[in-house]
Amino acid sequence: MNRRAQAVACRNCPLQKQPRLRTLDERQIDYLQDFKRGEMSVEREGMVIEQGQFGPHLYTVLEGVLIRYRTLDDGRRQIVNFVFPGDLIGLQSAFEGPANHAVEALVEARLCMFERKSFPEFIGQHPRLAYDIVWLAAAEETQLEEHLVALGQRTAKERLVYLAVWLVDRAQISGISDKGNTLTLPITQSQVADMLGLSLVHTNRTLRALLDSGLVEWRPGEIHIPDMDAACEFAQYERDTELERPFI
Amino acid sequence: MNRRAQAVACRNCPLQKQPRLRTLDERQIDYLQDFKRGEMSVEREGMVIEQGQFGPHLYTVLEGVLIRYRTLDDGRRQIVNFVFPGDLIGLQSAFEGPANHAVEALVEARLCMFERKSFPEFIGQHPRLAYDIVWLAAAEETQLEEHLVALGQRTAKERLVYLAVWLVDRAQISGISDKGNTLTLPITQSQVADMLGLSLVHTNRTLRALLDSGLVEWRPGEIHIPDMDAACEFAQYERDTELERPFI
DNA sequence: CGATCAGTTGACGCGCATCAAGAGGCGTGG
DNA sequence: CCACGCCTCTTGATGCGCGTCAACTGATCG
Repeated sequence: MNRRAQAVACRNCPLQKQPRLRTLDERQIDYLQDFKRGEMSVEREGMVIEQGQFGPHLYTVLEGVLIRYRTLDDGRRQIVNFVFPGDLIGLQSAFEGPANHAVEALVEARLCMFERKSFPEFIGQHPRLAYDIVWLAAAEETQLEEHLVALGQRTAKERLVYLAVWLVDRAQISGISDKGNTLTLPITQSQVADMLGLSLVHTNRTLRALLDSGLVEWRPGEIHIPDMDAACEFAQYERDTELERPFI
Repeated sequence: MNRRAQAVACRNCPLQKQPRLRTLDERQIDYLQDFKRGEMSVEREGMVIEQGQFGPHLYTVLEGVLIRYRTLDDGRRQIVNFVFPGDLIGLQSAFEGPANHAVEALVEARLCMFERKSFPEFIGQHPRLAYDIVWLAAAEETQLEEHLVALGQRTAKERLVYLAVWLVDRAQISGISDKGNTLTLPITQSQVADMLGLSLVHTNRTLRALLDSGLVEWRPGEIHIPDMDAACEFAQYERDTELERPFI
């Protein structure tokens, strides 16, 4: 983890170019620029937030994909969500003391840093951005809700299809996957297991079964979904291909 | 569901009296009063929000307990969260079109109504309240995160203890349970099962085992936890007995 | 070139789902 | 006022989905 001298100016923020991410106007960009405290790079497997710590920053992901997870005392681990470009990290810990989860990079990532303590002021001074933050918080909640339904109600096979579809969908929204429904990302089967509440062995077997059935081709380092509609229906997942996300 | 003529004035809001709920100052109360559009009563098993609908309101619970759940096409149901006094309902659907979940009252409930379309203006005009809303959204997210850990990593017995402890804890925060660690609330075992991703039969058996072991006494209509610390440790649940929640 | 780690596959067993049926409470209508 | 239906809780029997233990492969790396 290191800080770079040369940070991208907000007006040149790569996220502004993504079609599914809502762009900001000049005034908002100026204000954000004031609020921004620099950038941070994290290498693969690097930690952005440690469980139980009390970090002074909020982050927006500029590039890369990360996981947010919680570890129990006895070593069991639950991956709570994946974090994509445009997502805000650290909202909860901004309010309720130390974070009860960790955030770790799956691939090298670049983050935009904000100061936690100027956060109330930030919300107060720019209503539209405050509104966007509430939007992001609500969206994150909706995602967790989906995961919850998957863990509570779905079988192993359904969960894996759900996760594959969801990952590809989110990747497309944040612009890191094309329309070919392929996502290149080094997720280990162990991580998949810890996300879906399955054992590693059963995850492996089920992935093989899915590969054989042709519904989802999840090979090491790459997810491909031959027929997106079929996969969505199987997992009872509803995509919204219209929706624009705000960010920062 | 019916609207009452006589709504409580915000300055007399019963929630203001709860020690664990953060009180508002005069100016904030005045502003809230402007934003408030009335009250609503729901009888037991009455619906506040229907899945797939596009309601024009946000609500704050004044009294009563509700469940928020999502039903799949094939009838499987996942209860996503319980809703207690002081909680805000409808944030997600305020942003992302129709709600993908339903909200139903467990007991007769009273709700404070706000208009969804004046929500952006509301956020813009009162920073402190905007801040509180972000706080509430973050808190809700933290709760879902806990549920996710329970569903993904815990055994049936652990899940049930977790849920019991969590319910009693939340009930105490919102002032509807005393320090005796008893919560009187008509939750069916079927609802418990749908919350925890267990079958009804197994839920029943596990509850009986817990009753026999003395860890949690969950009888129909009432939850009692003889030794809160022991139960928390078993479920690896960390209470925060200090934290004040904001509301509205 | 041993060590470590992700992926893979087999064997076995337990936790939990499913099917089934009965008991008790409560409201409703004949 | 009792009979009936419905709902919740309960308990038994059976079996499958998935966890666990264990071993082997191939890749990467110091």
